[in-house]
Amino acid sequence: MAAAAAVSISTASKALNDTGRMGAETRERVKRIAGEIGYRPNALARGLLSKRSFTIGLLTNDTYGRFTLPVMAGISDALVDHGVSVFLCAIEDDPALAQIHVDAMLDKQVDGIIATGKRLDRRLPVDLSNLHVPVVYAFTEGTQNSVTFRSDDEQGARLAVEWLAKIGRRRIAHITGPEDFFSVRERAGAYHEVAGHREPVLYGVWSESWGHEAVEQLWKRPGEKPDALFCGNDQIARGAADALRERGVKVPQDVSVIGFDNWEIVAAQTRPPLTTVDMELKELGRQAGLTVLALAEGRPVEPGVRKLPCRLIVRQSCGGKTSNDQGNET
Amino acid sequence: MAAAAAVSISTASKALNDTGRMGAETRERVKRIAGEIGYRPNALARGLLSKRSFTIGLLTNDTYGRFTLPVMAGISDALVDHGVSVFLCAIEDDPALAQIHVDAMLDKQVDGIIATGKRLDRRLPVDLSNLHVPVVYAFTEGTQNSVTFRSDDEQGARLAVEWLAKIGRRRIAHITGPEDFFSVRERAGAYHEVAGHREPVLYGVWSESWGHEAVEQLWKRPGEKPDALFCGNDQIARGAADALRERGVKVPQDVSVIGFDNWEIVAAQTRPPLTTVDMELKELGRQAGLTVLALAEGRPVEPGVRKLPCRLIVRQSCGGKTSNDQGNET
DNA sequence: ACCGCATGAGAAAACCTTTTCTCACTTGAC
DNA sequence: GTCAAGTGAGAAAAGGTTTTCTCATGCGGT
Repeated sequence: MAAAAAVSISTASKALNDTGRMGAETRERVKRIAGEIGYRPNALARGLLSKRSFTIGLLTNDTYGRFTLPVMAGISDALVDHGVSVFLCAIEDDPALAQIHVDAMLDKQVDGIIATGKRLDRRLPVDLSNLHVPVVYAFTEGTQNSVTFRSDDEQGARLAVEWLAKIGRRRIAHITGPEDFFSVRERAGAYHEVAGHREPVLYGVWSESWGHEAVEQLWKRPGEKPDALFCGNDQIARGAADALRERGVKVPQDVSVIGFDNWEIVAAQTRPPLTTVDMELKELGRQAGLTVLALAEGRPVEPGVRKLPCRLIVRQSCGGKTSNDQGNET
Repeated sequence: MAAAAAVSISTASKALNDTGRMGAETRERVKRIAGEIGYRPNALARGLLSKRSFTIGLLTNDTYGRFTLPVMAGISDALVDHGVSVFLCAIEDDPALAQIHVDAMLDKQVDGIIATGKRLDRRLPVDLSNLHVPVVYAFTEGTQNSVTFRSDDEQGARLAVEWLAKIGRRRIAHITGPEDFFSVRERAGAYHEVAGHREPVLYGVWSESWGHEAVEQLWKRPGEKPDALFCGNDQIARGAADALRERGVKVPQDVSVIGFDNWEIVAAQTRPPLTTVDMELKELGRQAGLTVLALAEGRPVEPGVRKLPCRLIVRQSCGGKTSNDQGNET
């Protein structure tokens, strides 16, 4: 305690917090000594009094971290300046485990909770709607009157298809994931809006082998082949690009391939590296973090769903612009 | 506070903690009422007194989460039963950011810190050696007299090469990462011990394209070709498998390919799915978690480096055993 | 009938801060 | 010279819990 080192007891607090009345030289002296002995206030004691623990919880059911990590990075990035630390709780779609983690967080008096997942149209297996701390949803389905952040998949899909159109592609096919995913339907909708209904939409699963197989199907059909493939994610795009190469179809000269997600380890390792759509999950996390902080501080936040725009990452799989790898700053 | 609801003040504490003297029926009543009103003790107040926050910090410089996530899962898995929550702090090799996070964790009175990274032979950019809380290192270089957990890469490499030998391969080449990685040298050493020096070791980088290129180099050489490739990680193995397929070399009939890391998104998507070595990072995390807890509770722990054994994951890229995908339980 | 002891339960201190209240002293004004 | 106002700094309470201490009651033993 700085008090012992310096002179008084509660004066130290006032000195360090620049509150209360006191002589300038006293304040200086306390600050100096505190610095010298490396005094740091106990956040537990402080939190006990202020009802703010400067701690939030991040709840996720995305074991793999595919979506959670960028979101987490954004949250941490936004909140570290405010002295807020983040509890990461990975619940594996296990309601009991989820409840344990939520209880542990509440016991520790978190200032708020951010719920995140791997799918926009699914809920976490735990009810967060009547907690006495604010809850923000990020990349997962929220409850009535909650604040939810999500990517604008429609806009992202439009970005992709418009890019293909802009570089001169006319027969754009869409190979994507399971139709029961909301984001799949949204992306397919935007695709139809921009590209029309000339080419089919192939629904499948989120894997390279489906991308591979879909290309087989398309090229086995009689008639003109597509000159571009808009793929539902980077894994499908990679499978498709591989299948095209094996058929002797040149990417991007003969066919443009575009992905979705900008999952670096897939997109950047594909031959050629994938042009793709980035969902800006880090920015999403940043905004979710700032929002939960605002709520914790009692500032009003309008409830509702906030769609954040996606961004096109141009690499080499589409041709067009000859730049080789802009947007590689992550 | 349960006190108001029930009858007394500090008696409640004793009732709920099964300490102190009191009538059995009083104890029961307090417990029942506490349950009814959903009372949960404030961990901040409890921590203030007990000097235990039931909180630990996980510090990592592995932005991608490739290694950190399994380690984190293991830590959380081991500690959730003990009521311990984990602060995840991603520092991007930025010493200033690291210090901020460490200070924030210490302010919040963490019971201990686990440092983890992406490389066994590198330190985190922050000094944790003279903290007043216990520190455990996991998958990163520790300091003198610290407790460090790491994978036994030598044993893992031996596992791989012995498996290749066992299924009848004799000309085993080793394609791996940069020689300045300690784990690369260790794996190469074990490779030489088991396989002898008949085939060269090709050092390169951790990418698919290097695996691809290495195969080109090997197959361009005159003389007999290898009948097996032991690759330094799954990405290299995938690149190698792709290159072999493109050359018309059959995997696993003509050449066995084995990887390292068991990075599912790479290993399971390769054609054919990769037999590989799993570093058991989750188990590593579990042990690191239990160790930091033991230290926090004052139980003695022998300092030193603990090497944890790797495990062979058999898929289809080596042939041999015909099982298609055991070890797919993660 | 009295003393000692066991038993049940509340009072109080401690943990570390922050904040409000109080007090002593100085200074300026009348 | 007295009074009001202002200034510097310490005292005390509060926050929620655990732990130790104290006290009152009732019982058994002599």
